[in-house]
Amino acid sequence: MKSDELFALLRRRGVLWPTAEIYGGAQGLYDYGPLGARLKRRIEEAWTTWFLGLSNDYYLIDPAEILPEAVVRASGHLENFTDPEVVCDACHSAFRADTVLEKIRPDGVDGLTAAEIAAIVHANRVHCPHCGSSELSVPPPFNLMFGLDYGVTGHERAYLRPETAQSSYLAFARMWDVGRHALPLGIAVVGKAYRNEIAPRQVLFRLRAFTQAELQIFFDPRGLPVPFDAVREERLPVLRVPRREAGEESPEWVTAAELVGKGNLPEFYVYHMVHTFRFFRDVLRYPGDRIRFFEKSDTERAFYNRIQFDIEVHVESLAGYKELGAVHYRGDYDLTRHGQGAGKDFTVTLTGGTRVLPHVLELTFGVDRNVWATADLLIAKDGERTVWRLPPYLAPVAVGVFPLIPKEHGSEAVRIANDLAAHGIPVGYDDTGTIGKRYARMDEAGTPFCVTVDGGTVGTGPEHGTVTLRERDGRTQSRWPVGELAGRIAPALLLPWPARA
RNA sequence: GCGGGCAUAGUGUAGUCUGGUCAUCACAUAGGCUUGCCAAGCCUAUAACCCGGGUUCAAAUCCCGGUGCCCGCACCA
Repeated sequence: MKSDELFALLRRRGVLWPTAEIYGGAQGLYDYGPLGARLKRRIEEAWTTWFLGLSNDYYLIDPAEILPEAVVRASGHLENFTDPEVVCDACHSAFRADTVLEKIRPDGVDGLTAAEIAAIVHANRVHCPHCGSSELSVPPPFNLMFGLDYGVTGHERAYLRPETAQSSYLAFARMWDVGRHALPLGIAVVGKAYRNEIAPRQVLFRLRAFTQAELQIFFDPRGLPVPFDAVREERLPVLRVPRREAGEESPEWVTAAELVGKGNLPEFYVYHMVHTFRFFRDVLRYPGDRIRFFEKSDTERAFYNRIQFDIEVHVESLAGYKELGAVHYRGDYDLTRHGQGAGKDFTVTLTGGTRVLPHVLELTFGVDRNVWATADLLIAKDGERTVWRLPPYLAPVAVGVFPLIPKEHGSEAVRIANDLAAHGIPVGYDDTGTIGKRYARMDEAGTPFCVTVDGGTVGTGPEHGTVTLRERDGRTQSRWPVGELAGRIAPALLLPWPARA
């Protein structure tokens, strides 16, 4: 489906809609409705269950969304958040200042103010690379963070966090003590981050307020031990830099062992690529052939990353591969910076007395983008029928309960619905329209099971006390005693765990 | 941010060029009849010209501003 069509469907069904819609909306902000809120929460829970399931030493924390200025100064976000730009007043093209001035200032323009850069531009009579005009100007730096007047006087500066990762770095010292004074130590955060994006676009793909799920794994720089043998034969779809430079868009399927051997990547890194891939393919149930690991080159990589593969998924609605997560080897950049910023030393002493500054492997996941991706990848048109093939454990409503004839079977159906709900199963009750219409509504909402109460259920014949259980994907129907329903449905709602060696 | 395009019920649309009927059609939604396990049929109801200003006897239609969306460029630390 095209983006517009998919968004119309999601809006109509109450999955999501623009924030402040009645005032005309607000760029880059969306609200989740009943279906969307549940789906998003289930995706977050699936992520948490899977990635915390990788180790007993990985923990979820829930830190504040506001960061004092000292934090973002140390992290580099205050100065590095945006590269200074030069814009052409004649043709309105914009360029990175360091690119335009690379011959004049080969060392770049870091640390210069807009006025200083403008002075260099004019002193050297720099012309627009696009149209040749000399009318270049340098706008004041635009920081992508939302600044806050913090405290009563408003003189203290604070910022909405631009990424959740910083919260984990801030927590490291405390978590070292709370934990067992051992590495590896994983700190996960699922929460909102905020960026004042210049051009929010593509619905959930460029938001000004968005939800990230990130796991920071702190490990001994001499090595992060992983049970690599358990994954060495797993094939991953990988698009590395040389292949990209040859103009290829499609990934190659290579084994984990080859990525380590010929590919020259660390075992711990590839091991986490495998589990990330399995999460997308086996938990979210995205088709494996839509997924690729996209290696970032030296120039594309964020400055703090030593190795960076984005995990990208091909979505039809946006006609291309979109980044839905990433695996970042950040080295000791973050603890070093916060050590300097806070005037502390985050070196830790391991058993045996060795002192190390931990390195960080970051697994990051965009929750909102994956809400969209589940819709894009898992909604299928089947003739007139629209079916959202969500895995049962992600479905906002697990089971729809219908009376075949509301007047005759309604009270029994309500009783059954209440009973299932009491077992912790999310239930939707519907007694309007024809039975086919109710099935269709549930298909569209991703509900995997429907239970229909009919004359047999309430009658005295052999079908007394049994109902029809209809499954979304195969449209198969089977007859079940009411008392066995919860036991039949509940196992399908359990979130998958990663296989541990 | 820049350039181009677009904006009509819940959804998709007709009408806009060429101003003039208290705005078309379908689906969806709600109620009724009928049917009774996969969006059937009939009847009824609800429901819209993005916001603000201007031109005009008259604006969904023309003009200006704003907001939002789409595409391209730039950006995505």
